Amino acid sequence: MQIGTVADKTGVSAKAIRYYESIGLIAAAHRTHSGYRVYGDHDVQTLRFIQRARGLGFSVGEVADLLALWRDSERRSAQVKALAANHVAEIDRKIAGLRGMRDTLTYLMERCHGDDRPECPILDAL
Amino acid sequence: MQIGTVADKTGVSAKAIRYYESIGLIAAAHRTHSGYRVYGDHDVQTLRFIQRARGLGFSVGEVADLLALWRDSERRSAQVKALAANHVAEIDRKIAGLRGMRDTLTYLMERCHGDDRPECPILDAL
DNA sequence: CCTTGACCTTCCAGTAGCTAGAAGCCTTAT
DNA sequence: ATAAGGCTTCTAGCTACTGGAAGGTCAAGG
Repeated sequence: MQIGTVADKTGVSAKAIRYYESIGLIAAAHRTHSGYRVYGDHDVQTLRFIQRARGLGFSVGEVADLLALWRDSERRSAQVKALAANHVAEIDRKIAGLRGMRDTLTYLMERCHGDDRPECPILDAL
Repeated sequence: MQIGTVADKTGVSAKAIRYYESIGLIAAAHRTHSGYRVYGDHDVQTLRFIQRARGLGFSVGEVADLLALWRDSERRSAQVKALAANHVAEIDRKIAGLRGMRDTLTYLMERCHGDDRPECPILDAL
């Protein structure tokens, strides 16, 4: 399989696949005599794993950790769970921050007439 | 006032102030004969405005728009409100995305024993 | 007068996670 | 033979700064 086929199958762009290879997240692919990267089903699995983990918001570094655990048959599920718990805590922090912004903004917007006049409590608050 | 004083008063770092100047978000400061930037109270107000707008999650580009409206006595409050509404919609999208991740992760975590055994539904799902 | 320390200056590099684009090679079909 | 569409590498760019290097400036103290 060439990189484009893998990209289609996994939803990971060819550019991103090369990028992941360049940073060592995935192993360097084998090459044809002309230098084209060649992939197998195993690589497709790995990239799907990466894709899903990224979709859950894990950083590339965390994905590397998850991949290592995924491959380690001696892993303790507690390790995985701890990683996930950290990530959930991080997400909660982000949500809390965004909600704070949202609340302030909606509060100010309710007080803004939103018409042709220049008076605006939103700007006043800033 | 020198840049360090302004940084202390506004909570915007000296680095960030120079950066804002370099991208044109704020006007170039006057200089002493030796090249030091000099600021007045007006600049402190502007930087506080920027700081608060950034704190509400507006991008630097949006802050530039807000600043222009702030200075425009002919503005219509509807413009400000529309800008804020767009931003709230953006925040809502982010929150929804994060909540989706959070829900999936907590669902999987509930099913993970989190002990010494390798079986892990989190990894299975990825 | 000289030094010390705390300022300030500019410029370069790096962060995360890629994407865009340029220049050029490879393969296959017509 | 050539055109289309893939692939290769490389550089640059995105956001919003921060860190650090190398060096100028200024006031106080010895």
